Amino acid sequence: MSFVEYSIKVLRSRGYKVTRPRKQVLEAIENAVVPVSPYDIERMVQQQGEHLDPVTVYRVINLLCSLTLVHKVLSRGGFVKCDLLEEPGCHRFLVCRGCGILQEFTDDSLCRQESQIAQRLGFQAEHHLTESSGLCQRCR
Amino acid sequence: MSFVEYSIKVLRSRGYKVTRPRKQVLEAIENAVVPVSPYDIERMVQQQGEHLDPVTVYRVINLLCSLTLVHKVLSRGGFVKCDLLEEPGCHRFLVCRGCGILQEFTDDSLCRQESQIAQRLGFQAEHHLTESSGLCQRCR
DNA sequence: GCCCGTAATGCAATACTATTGCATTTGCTC
DNA sequence: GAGCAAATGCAATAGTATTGCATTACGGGC
Repeated sequence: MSFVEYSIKVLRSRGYKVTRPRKQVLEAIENAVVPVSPYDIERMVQQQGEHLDPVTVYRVINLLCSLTLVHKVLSRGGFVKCDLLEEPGCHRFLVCRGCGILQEFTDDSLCRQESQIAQRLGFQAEHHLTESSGLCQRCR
Repeated sequence: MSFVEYSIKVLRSRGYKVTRPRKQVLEAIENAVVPVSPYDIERMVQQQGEHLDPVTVYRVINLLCSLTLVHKVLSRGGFVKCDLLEEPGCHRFLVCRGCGILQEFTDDSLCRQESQIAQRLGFQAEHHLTESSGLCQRCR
């Protein structure tokens, strides 16, 4: 099942409507290979000859992020589709500083280790955000 | 040695001038307990009856970040002073979702483990960014 | 302590990112 | 197909960030 199909299934199952703008945003993000901004998405949709309000893009993206169908890449300031749709745990990124390409992964032992460190420092960790930067195979 | 004193020493030793705006920014950041934006810093300085251009704040902060005297907390969108000034390695954060307070730490084994995972996925990792969120002792 | 050159700042303009309120439209249920 | 709530479009606005250029001021050398 494609990213768009899976996302639509999730939207329906949670009682959210499947609207034209939501499908437009999902398709744009599915086609993106590097993180894109809401305004990038607006442009992508316009280039298909269609119309879409950036405010709506923001609202759709917020929804998709809250459902973890889409992630914000903080170190890049853009949004990408989730590549680990049904995998539990914290989703983390490797980011290539050359081409900007991403690799998503999870790792339980990393989570455990980080939570332990947090505990030693008086924190109760709930979520671990990681964005490691470096070079991908191609850029090396 | 205080954060401001240490930072001034680093600036001088790298050939950067120690100017009034730079000292103003350093003092504002030293006093902040949660991440602050460049415009927050401008306001803090103004409340001392002094003047400071936000563009200058951006430039000073960029410099301080490049010297790792200051860090940007991506999940909060603000800047904090580095609490581990002379410690090598990747500086990571625990962020309390209640009060916004931070705890900075480093951990070599975390770095090794993450670099190993990256390698398995074809990446050569150079830097690891982590911001774990949860609750601090007080907020629990 | 003063002069000088260069680095740094102030100012103006501008672009990008993000949020809110309200009127209107549109999915979806019955 | 009608009706209702959810979602969208539009307008306004706030916050974040960058660039170019004229002017200022730091600190090295005398």
